[in-house]
Amino acid sequence: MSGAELKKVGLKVTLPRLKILEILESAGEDHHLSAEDVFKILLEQGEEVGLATVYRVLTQFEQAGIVRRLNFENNVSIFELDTGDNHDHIVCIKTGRVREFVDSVIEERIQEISKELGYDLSGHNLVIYGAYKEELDPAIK
Amino acid sequence: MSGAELKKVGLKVTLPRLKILEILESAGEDHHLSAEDVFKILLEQGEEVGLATVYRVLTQFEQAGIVRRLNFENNVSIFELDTGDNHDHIVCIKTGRVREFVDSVIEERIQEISKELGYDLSGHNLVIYGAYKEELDPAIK
DNA sequence: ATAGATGCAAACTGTTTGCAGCACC
DNA sequence: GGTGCTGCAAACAGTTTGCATCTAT
Repeated sequence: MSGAELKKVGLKVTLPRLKILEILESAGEDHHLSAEDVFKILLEQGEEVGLATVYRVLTQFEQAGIVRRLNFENNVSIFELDTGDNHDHIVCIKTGRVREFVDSVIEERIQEISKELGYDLSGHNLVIYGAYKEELDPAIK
Repeated sequence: MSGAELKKVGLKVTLPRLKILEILESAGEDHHLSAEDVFKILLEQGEEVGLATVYRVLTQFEQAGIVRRLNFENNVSIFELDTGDNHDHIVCIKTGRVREFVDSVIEERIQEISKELGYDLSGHNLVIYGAYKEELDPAIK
């Protein structure tokens, strides 16, 4: 993902946008960032970017299909790069850590259900909540 | 659901609480109400109940297991009576109308997934988005 | 040169909280 | 008579917007 990606969707290539893209990329699978999180990271990096800009840029990215916006508990929006794999999320109720997974059975069933009920499927949002049993694989923590 | 239900969970039987219960009950399957919605209905009924009380009561109901709180898009909380059937929701992206459904395949798969990934399942949240094709059953509209 | 992007502050929305008064056992 | 409940207003968090300035093209 680079400046070219931005141009392609009609957005000027500016420093805030590049920085935010970079942050989202380096966050990786396990880090799901709120706008405030992104803002704080920018500050840590010494960038002079306003919080409003972060929101504006993330919203533009969302509309451009670069980013997915997730609504978790507590009415906070979480942003992640849209990798197109249409994954879902499972979050640990103790640590708040978010993990991704893809499940074709659920994917398929959702398509069937929307069809059965007479809807033209446009998307879905699935979050599973549970306590992570660390013993199973301490490496992931 | 009556005053007895309230006492059982340690809440005093008061007019605001009874009214709010009543509103949730009469709302039925298809009406998913935000705190603001409930508040407006109270006003229409001529009740002198504060919005803060609505939030407080709904939160208490949630903790008592009487009510489920759902986080839909737009970071708005939606409240519905907890019937215990653990259903999910499909919402029409044109009208915003919410419909419930229960699907055992998905239910089962969620249990398997959380187990596979090493989580102690505590709950989940699934919302499907789609455009409702009215022709199929205009009656439901 | 100009349309678009930014930073700042102010506005807004949904929700929570502090407090004084009221209601109930 | 004390514990719990209420209404009001103020506080709060997350997000959006208006505007003057700046910048990529």
